[in-house]
Amino acid sequence: MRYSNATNYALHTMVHLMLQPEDSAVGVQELAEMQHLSPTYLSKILTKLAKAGLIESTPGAKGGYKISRKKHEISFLDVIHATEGDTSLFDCSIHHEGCLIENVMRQAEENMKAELKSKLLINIAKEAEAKQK
Amino acid sequence: MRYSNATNYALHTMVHLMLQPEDSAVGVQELAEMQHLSPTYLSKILTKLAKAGLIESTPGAKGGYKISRKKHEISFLDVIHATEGDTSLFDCSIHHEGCLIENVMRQAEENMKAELKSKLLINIAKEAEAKQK
DNA sequence: ATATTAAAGACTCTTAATATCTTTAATTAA
DNA sequence: TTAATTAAAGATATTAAGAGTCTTTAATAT
Repeated sequence: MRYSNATNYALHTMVHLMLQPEDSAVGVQELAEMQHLSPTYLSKILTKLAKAGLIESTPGAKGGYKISRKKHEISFLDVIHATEGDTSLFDCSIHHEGCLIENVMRQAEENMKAELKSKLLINIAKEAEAKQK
Repeated sequence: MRYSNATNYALHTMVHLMLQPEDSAVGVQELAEMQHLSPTYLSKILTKLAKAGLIESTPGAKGGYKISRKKHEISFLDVIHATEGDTSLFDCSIHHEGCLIENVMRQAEENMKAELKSKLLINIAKEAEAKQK
């Protein structure tokens, strides 16, 4: 069981966009080159992020992607949710409800998600920026 | 991203084996019927559990599977590890080491695994037993 | 009107999970 | 020692999801 590559790319793209000057859009071309991906593939991922309201896209010349307004509220979980969907790590396919095993698994998952919700991307972006200098 | 069905079956099988009288082996036939699985398929899962030392198998007449000695030490994580392997939920395929994003993801995973390590199957088995009465 | 860029859809390729079947090896009981 | 029983192992088939490409369409700026 592993998070998809798409989630990895999405997280890195988000951090990159957070480090851009205010109101400057970045094209998929540039974002794709940075991560050695094909633009069409990354485009799929970016569209997911846009649909989740995490980034804004504008087509046409001088268009591209930029982070959505609420930059300081975006968590790891937000991004993961956008790329992975909101499926559970564990479903008991045997019992219809009240499975004791499922309860334990769900609780562990909840706690992990709570942690990932508390981790904001902006902090990683700042750390990355500081590291580079 | 989801844990495999095999993990679900493995957890339920383990709980079932824990509720058996001491030293009585259960054949794959019975275990498979209980979960509406084909014996050959469940057999694969059981072999993994056996290799991980969680259950013991004896071939031949009157053979079958029984829980290993250290019944009171077996955690959810032990079973998950047996069926899923010890892969990480997240690998940053871009950075070779010290990826800030990976660090956050790994920490969250560690915490979840710590929780699953603290949850013992024997307690679920006892709960299930009490529930039935 | 033209160039640019994102979105959407169809499609291919690869990989992992799921599952079955057959053969082999080990154990018990007659 | 033979027959019946049961797990292990290997080969193989099927399915589903992820990864990735290509083409067409729609929106925007100059």
